[in-house]
Amino acid sequence: MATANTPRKILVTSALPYANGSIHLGHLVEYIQTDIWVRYQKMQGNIVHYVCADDTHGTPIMLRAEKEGITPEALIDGVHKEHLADFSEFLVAFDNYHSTNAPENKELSESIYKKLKANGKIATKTIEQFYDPVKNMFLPDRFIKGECPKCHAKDQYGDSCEVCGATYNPTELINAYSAVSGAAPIRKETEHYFFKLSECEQFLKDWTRSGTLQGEAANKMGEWFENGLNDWDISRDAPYFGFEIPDAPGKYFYVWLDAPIGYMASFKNLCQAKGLDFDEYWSNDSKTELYHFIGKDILYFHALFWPATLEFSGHRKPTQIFAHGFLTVNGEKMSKSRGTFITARSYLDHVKNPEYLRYYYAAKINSTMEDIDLSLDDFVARVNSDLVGKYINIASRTAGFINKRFDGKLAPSVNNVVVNEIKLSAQTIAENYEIREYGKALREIMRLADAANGFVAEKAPWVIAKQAGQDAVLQQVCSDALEMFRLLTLYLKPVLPKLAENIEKFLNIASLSWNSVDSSLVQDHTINAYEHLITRIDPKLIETMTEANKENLQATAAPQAHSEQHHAAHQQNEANAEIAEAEYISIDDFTKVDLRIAKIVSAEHVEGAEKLLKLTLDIGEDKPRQVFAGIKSAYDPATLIGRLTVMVANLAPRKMKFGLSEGMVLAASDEQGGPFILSPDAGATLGMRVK
RNA sequence: GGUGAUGUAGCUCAGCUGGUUAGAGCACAGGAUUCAUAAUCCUGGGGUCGAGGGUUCAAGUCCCUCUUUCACCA
Repeated sequence: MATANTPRKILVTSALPYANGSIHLGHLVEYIQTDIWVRYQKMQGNIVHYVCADDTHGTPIMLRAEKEGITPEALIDGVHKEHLADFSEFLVAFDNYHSTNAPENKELSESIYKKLKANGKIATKTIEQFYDPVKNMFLPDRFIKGECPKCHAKDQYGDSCEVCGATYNPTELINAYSAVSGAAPIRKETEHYFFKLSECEQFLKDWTRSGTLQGEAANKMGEWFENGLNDWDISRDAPYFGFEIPDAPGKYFYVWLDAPIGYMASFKNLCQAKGLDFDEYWSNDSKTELYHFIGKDILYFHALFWPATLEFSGHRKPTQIFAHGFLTVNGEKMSKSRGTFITARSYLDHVKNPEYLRYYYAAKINSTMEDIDLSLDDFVARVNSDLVGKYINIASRTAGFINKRFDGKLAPSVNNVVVNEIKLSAQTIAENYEIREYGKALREIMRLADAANGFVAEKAPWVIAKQAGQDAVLQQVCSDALEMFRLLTLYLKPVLPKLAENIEKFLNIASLSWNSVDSSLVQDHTINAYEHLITRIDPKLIETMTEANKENLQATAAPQAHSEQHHAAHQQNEANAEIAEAEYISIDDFTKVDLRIAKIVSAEHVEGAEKLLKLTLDIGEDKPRQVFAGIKSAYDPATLIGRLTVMVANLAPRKMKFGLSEGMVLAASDEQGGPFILSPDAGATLGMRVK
């Protein structure tokens, strides 16, 4: 723990989001995780700079701008504004949010490259690559498509097959074509620049095993050393949106070279604004601390290329890399068809309060690379129960007495067993924040909130309030409870900064920092009137949000070209899942549908309905089902009675204008004609399962 | 295909170096209470710890095989 007299100097980064898409709930895991840590460190009195930037270079940005008929600069400008607005509304408090397409980054990238070159770490090599003869550009693997050489699935990407999972070289694809122009790519030689990573092996072996990585991350890195490190291709040919390599016309830095340098550039930009000393944080002998929060998908960029780049260009290396897992929603990958691919903006539009999500994520976040699950039902239950029912309730149930009976004035001093217990946990909670075990910290805080509520229940101030001459006791009990509430607010402040601010106003106290644990609500202190500080989440909001995020897959049949770079990996992988999902369902998905042979017991017209017939269907249950079917145009009710057909028996009953519909009858139709209802072959009897 | 992770009550998760009847919150059931945003307090039911082998006096915890889910493969 930091001691009060020597504040630590810490530079913190989150991974740079790619300027090719919107921020979604998956991204936010990382920014919220980092922001909590930064806020905690600042509360401890440490000097912390939290910087980030948009990652703006590469082929996907170039092509998208072209498609939209604007310059890449205009594209990334718009995205920058959007990203920054999303982050600020989620209370992610960057000290600087910059761009990789900035003068500081150009200058730093060039100078680092020159130092690497001077240190003999740059080589050139002629390689053969696929080239789009129509578009006149070299194609990254992800922009070449064709038939999988193993399973012969069509339209697979140049590096791996989404259907059978095989990985291969783009040269192995059958009938390859360019995803950009559709033309058959030709092979063409080109000179590329390489960073001689192979010469950095010993340095990296030591570095990755020196406590800079989580255990499982270090294990993962181990596999790279088993086969020996290859040199890293750091150049791309024009046309490319990025920085041109000095003395190499037509050659550009690969986006992954200048992206992490973007951390430095953003900080340099901050230094200029605030008069900070850049070298104090980045020189080889820096005494400051540097931490990168990243997703597990981009571990090797940060644990291999990046430290090697820093080492051989004469800079300090990261103190530690903190990799986290991915987000699943309701236990599965985020999905557009299920409406769980939720953007930051959509959450803000529907649920509004960002602190609910911050709290829920914090309750799940730990120091490992395990994935975390956003279970939407659990989200509602947990936030309502923990934040409203337990925590806020402490103030809500005691402040009234203080305001009404004592004009807001608290007891002269505060001291009891539970307050002391809560104070004693400060160290444990701080340690858990420090090591990014937020879930553990919050569990402890909620345990203390339970203790506070137990204290109030035991003292029963509502009973004391009715006893004559017990005013001082009543005042004491409620003051004690509010002191507990103050301490819990302090502990929760890194997670819930806005709520904490409102509570500071309510309690009429100065901004809480970690050493506020040692003080307490003092003599003759007067609080303000209590107003509701937070409202419960209405589960309907969640439903509306997922409905609003559901996308019709047919409407988006043409998937976007995949990114060659991995900042956008979250989106990439979700998009992949989407493709597979559109083409196949699992047998489990199918068996969820309970199809039954049904006998049409009666059929009649529905007064006032243009398309509907009211059917009564017998599937062998006690009572026949009432179903409204849109088949009036094709069938005379009289001819239907007595027929067997197929119905979906476990469709959720739906209230319609004309009554309750308890199932669905299957029928075929298209523009040519229909609907045509189905009939089973002779032998099928009512109630039989169709499978 | 290879590699690293992962699978514990209905749900979300704790379980450190193997050691008494496997824990918490939510949900559920019963009781108490009414200060509080139907919040709170007490009590209770509920798990063959992914599957199968093995090591050990003793395994959720170690080893092997299989399997689920996630990620990475320059």
